[in-house]
Amino acid sequence: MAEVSKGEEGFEFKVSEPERSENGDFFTNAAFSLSRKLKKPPQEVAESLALRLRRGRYTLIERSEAKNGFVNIFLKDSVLISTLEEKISFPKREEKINVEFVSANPTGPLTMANGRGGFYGDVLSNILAKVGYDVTREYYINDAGNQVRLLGESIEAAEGKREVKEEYYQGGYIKELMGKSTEEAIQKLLGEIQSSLEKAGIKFDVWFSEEKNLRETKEFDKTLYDFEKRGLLEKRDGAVWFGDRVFVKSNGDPTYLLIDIAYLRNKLIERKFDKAIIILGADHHAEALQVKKGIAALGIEPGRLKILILQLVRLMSKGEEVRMSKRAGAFVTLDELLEQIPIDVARWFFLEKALSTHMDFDLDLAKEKSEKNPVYYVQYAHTRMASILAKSNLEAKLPTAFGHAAERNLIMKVLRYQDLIEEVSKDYQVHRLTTYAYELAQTFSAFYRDVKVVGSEREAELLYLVSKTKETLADLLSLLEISRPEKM
RNA sequence: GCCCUCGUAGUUCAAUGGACAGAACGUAGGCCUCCGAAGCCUGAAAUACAAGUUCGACUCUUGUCGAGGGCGCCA
Repeated sequence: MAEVSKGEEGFEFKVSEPERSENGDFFTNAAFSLSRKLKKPPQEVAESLALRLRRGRYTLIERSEAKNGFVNIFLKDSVLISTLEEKISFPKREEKINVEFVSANPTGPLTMANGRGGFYGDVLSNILAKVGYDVTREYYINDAGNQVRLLGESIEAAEGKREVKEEYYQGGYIKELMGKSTEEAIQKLLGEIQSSLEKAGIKFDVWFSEEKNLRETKEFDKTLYDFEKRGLLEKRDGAVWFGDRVFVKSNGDPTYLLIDIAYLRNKLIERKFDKAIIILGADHHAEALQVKKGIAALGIEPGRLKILILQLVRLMSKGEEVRMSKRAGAFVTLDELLEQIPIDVARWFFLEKALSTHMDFDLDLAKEKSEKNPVYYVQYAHTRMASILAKSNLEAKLPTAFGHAAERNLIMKVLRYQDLIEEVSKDYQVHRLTTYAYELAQTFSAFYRDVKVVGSEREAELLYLVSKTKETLADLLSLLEISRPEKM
């Protein structure tokens, strides 16, 4: 709802929702930008705007007022009530969106940090699908190249067939791979990754193999050809360069940069996705910049690529940082995490933080605090709603008016849901959903405290509010893929 | 040295450039003859520092300090 509008002469204003309900259902800051133009104090301009709103035939508005230069707008109760009746719907969208996330190398188990990106991408995909996009969830399997060779050698080193080097993977899981070929090892590790993801409730539509889907199909050659065609490549020292970056090494191998660009070209050109969203760890941000340059050079509209940088998770123990390293074998796996804390708690814990948060994670503390996780508060509100609905024998009926301010507040909150989903589908700030879920639960708790439903003269009408709230909360929790208990 | 993030109560996190910076945990206290106390109510407690832009700055700009990540013919 908070939309910026541009007026004729370049002045901007927006309509948004105030934090305090005493300041209206909506407010606008239009008077501030107008005041400069009109050379009058903001409050004076606001008063004339408010007056105009009062005089005009705006059938939705109950009243308007000017306060501190803001114009506050109060909607009619009847408007809120009739809006409540409308089903949530979104405009038709034709765009195909590819969301790539996790994409951890099949050289070891998934870590807890992979979980953060996993939950995030999973829910983001849910949201995009909810608002009507054609969404493909994709996992890139890095099953070729240097990492794979390293894995093979690491296994041989564990078997005593070669000397251990520092760059080798040394986690305990390597021992379990002894006797296997590199291909078998990758298959086994990939299988384990897939089962971890499944346990975590993170789903994928496409498992994109570098070996099968990029190398065997000659995507590199096609990409190189596109660059060559535009005169963007040069040969030097036996390698192929794009500016100051190498695309093909002197030994003939492609660099990761060429691989990444070829992969994106495959998504955006070969497979014709309108948009590619990639969730990357902060340790790959430099790569993101390079890839964007490459895409731009190919003439692909930059807006079709959206790279979301997820800050790394720092593992803490007893106030000290624990360095996580897959190679050294020091990390907490996603499986271990989910053995220690319930999945709803884990999901909430990761989903409530913005992408840009450098989060600290203390497993011991997490176990201890798991019982106090806000997710239970939200679920508890859901069970209360369920309990009220179960207790009443009446049929819910659309209200005709409100009996208590708490009813109105609850409706305002419920009505906010659709806009929120729409906004998040554009700004990708998935954590706003958990914030909203908590607020909705809080608003309901206030309603629960102030308004007795069962046995009330208006029981049927109040039931309508409760059931609508429950529907909304359940819809939200299903997007987050957090369970919606009827009883706890 | 250069680049990208981030510094908000004791702790972990919120806050489309808007009105009095919100929660949770912890902490001081209060509330169950009444739809579920996994709840409700009342306290104490924060924008790293310094300038600037703006009617208005946690938010934008610059600088300082601090934290994380990155600057390969590794991925």
